[in-house]
Amino acid sequence: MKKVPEGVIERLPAYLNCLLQIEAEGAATTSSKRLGQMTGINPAEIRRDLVYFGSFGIKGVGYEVKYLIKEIKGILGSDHPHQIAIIGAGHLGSAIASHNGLRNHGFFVSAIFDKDADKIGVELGGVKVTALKALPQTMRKRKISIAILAVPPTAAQAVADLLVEAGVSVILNYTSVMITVPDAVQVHNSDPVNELLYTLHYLSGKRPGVK
Amino acid sequence: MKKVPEGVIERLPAYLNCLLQIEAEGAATTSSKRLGQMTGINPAEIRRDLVYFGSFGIKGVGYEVKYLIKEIKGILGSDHPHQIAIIGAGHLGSAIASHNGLRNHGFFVSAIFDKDADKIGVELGGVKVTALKALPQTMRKRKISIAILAVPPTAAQAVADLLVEAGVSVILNYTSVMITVPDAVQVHNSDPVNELLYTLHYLSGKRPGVK
DNA sequence: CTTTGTGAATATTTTCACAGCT
DNA sequence: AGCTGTGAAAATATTCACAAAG
Repeated sequence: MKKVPEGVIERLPAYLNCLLQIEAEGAATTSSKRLGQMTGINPAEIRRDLVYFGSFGIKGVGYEVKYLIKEIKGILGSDHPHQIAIIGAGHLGSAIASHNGLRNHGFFVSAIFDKDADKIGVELGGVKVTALKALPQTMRKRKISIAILAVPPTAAQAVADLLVEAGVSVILNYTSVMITVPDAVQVHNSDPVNELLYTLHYLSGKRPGVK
Repeated sequence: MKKVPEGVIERLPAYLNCLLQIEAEGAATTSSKRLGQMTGINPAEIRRDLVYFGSFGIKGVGYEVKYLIKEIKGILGSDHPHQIAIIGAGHLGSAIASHNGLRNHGFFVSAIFDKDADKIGVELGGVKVTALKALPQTMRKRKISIAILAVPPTAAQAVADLLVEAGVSVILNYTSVMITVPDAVQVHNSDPVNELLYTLHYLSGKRPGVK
């Protein structure tokens, strides 16, 4: 099988979301054209993206919605549950912990950590906040490989080091600082300020890629 | 000037973050090599990215940190303040509203809207929550062109329509649903679940792009 | 000796356009 | 008629490699 471009993986969650919406609307099949309208992505590109993983469509008809949902979930790995840990029980951490969409997609908040003694023991969305120093043992014991980092900027690197020690594979970094980790650990930066900075460019001047 | 690729704009906030950290460490100059180590991006690509906007470096020396920060802020448009609105005063909305990093980068939460009568009038980070139906007039009056959408999925499209009516330019969509807006409105999807789905792929099998 | 800025080469991604299936 | 899957073309993006500058 040919190497799957990074961009394809980034687009799959978008397709999945569209399909879930189309499913909720009650349609049994859909087309790359429809998905293209919803996502703003060229239909040919959508077809090619999917073909990296198999021929899921029916010529002349389109894609069977439920089937394609199942396939994309399988490709992404969201067809089975995942335990995640949230580090930082502040505003952002608790907001994410109580996010309903997580469970719908098979993500279970299995541990929440915080340094602050006042927060330890408090329940957030049914999960007790644990002391930060217990992080490596707890995460190893529960085999958690995904961490959401939502601590203050000053603590970010130190906690990232703890996460590496805990053998984490993926860090969703919601802090504004760039953390340094070994190559084997995948970091994805999701700080809201960064996302705003990026969109700012569209305010002045014209957008690239608009027809 | 040549057309600036989309990817360049996505990387600039990362460079800015690195530079701010380097500045905090007290260094006066830095190099594309250093930035490359911090971001995982090829130094030649960093240099080329920057050259889209001007020659900011000194051959044999590198980049003057403070100067490059100023230039990148100028390119992104974060050298002057921006008013933003947050729609949805739930967990996520309030977390973002109280995010300190916003002000540091010149983003001011100028309005917070919610449908829930219990929340209207409550203060969040110094800003009073306003009724959703007042959104179009309020946003037009205050000339807010950036909106952060943090409402329940079922309300997302209706609120997006309101935002379009209010003449918004950029929507940072923190809901899980794909919203439909006119081409002139830039939507950036930032739902945590989507970001998790995307990173999932790195758990199984090997990452693309790793040397 | 270090590091930028860049022409040229390479690699990747996207889009077109159509054969083939329903 | 409508839509997928795909070869080929076009467009973009990335990386190499080195002249020029400090």
